[in-house]
Amino acid sequence: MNAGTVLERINNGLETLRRSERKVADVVLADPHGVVRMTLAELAEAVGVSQPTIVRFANAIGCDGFHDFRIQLAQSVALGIPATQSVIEAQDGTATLVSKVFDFSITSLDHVRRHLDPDALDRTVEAITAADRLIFIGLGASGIVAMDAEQKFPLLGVPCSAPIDTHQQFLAAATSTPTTVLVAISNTGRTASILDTVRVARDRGATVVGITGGPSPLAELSDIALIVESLDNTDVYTPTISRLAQLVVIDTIATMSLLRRGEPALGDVREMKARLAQMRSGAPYQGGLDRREET
Amino acid sequence: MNAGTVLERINNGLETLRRSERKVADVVLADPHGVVRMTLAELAEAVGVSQPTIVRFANAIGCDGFHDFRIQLAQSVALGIPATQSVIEAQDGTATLVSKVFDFSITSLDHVRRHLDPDALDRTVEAITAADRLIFIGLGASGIVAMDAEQKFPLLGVPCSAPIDTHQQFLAAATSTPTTVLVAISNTGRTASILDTVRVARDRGATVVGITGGPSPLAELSDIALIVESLDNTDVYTPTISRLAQLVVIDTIATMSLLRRGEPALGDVREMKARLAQMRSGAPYQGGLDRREET
DNA sequence: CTTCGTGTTGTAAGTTTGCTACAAACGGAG
DNA sequence: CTCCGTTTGTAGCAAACTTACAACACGAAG
Repeated sequence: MNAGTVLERINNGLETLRRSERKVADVVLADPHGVVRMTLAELAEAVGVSQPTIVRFANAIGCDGFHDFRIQLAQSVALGIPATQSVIEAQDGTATLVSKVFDFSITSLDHVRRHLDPDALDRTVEAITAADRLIFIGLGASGIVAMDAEQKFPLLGVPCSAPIDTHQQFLAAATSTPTTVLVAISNTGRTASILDTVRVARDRGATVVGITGGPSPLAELSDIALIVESLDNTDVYTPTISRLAQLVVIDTIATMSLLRRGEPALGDVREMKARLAQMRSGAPYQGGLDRREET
Repeated sequence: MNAGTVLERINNGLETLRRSERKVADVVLADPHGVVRMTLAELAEAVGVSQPTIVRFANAIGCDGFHDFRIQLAQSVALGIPATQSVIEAQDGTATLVSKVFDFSITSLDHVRRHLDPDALDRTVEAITAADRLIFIGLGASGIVAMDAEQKFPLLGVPCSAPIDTHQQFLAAATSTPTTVLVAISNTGRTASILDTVRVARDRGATVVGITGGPSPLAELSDIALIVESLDNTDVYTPTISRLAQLVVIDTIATMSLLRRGEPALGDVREMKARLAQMRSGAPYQGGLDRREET
């Protein structure tokens, strides 16, 4: 009950509310932005109930009085209305649509931020720090994430690949060793070819990190399971938001690994950044340093 | 002055504040999370000034009284502490580090959400709707974004490519026509080879959409400039956050374009999603439908 | 060095807001 | 139909926020 943002909690607890409290919930859900600016008396007036009912409502959904409720609601609203409560409609104007798509992304990241397991992260970083070879695999949107990782992790000074097609992925896994870390990315965690590849890597003794959206075969098969739970996007129009959170998780792992390596690695990064800036505008076909970093 | 979140505004306005008000600002910046839970009297006590000074401070930074200040601060804090005000340190624990990296990402997205030009988006969608060929180009991190777009836009039923290396990009631009839309992605907007490629496309009469981090040569050269301004990440440790916002902008454009196409295209999407789900766990090597969507 | 004036800060009173104890109304069970 | 538990509203109170005003500090000019 006390998990998630207020808006989520209101939704979850709808059934447990009394009749008048439910009327309050309806008004709040209908226009959260507006309610933030209301005073207790105004909200009572708008809903058509007495002031204490509002207070009781606030307590019922896990807030400590109206004050606390208002602040928590403001925070919810700042993140945006989550995808679970707002649907993209054909008649939405540009501004509305921008809000909705960004809101989905931001609330999704917020959700992951709250639910990510720090311990699993620690173990992942430890494994990566000990590794002498990194392989990232994924298909479709998750393949994009794997490629992103391939741009980041070479900075650690460890050979790093992100084979694109299923055969290449299988091949890489089949040549892995006990000092290899294979990071498998799959939101569903049920993609057959990914699971096959992971099994091979495990047979070879490699350490498998599974980045997935929830409990799944991939999570079971992995030595370390990183659950990156994005909110349901059942809607057809809703774009793929799972990769965003996955990307940020990759960012986090990369940053932690870099910090773990300490000063020498950081020096490399600084030098790389400087050289890249130079090359970018200067001589584009020079070879040598390529890839990586914002362009 | 009245732009951005409270925390940004406090930072910007530091110089214009009176001495005691500045003491307030220091306390707020030092522990925004804590201040959110404080009452006016408590904050006055903590800072060591009188209550009216707090109120004046709130007004000075563009809030309407202490009430409003507290709500706005709560919203700022909900999004996280922006990268401009918090630095990743070597001694950060895992939990802190996760917060920081996610905060950077979320505040960056929030910033873009506020500053994105809806009009430019509209024109982009219009151009894409009219196009019979789409080309996405980018290098490094922006190349990842281009590839992501390549996974999304085929749903519109328009031939779509995202050449990876500079030669292929140049070639694609050189064969473009007036009905081609070239989307060039570059955070700096100064990468030489991208600019060359864009010039060729323009010579050929193609419509050029430039996605870039601010005023830049690319923005100048583009028919439509989409400014996706990510907050400065001067820090070495700070991971690349520009691509996140770029990805969400691509999402937005894709969603808008799909809506614009209307029901037939949406039907295709639904069917595609269904078939993909089937294929994923079933027969991985079947060919036909491939790529795209969360895996 | 003094005096005056502007600008800054604190004191105190006033007003609004949110909280809580209690009473009335409602609804179901016996 | 009556009783009892639950739900809702009324009224008074305490706390919080705001504002008017007075005192103070600081700098400039004489």
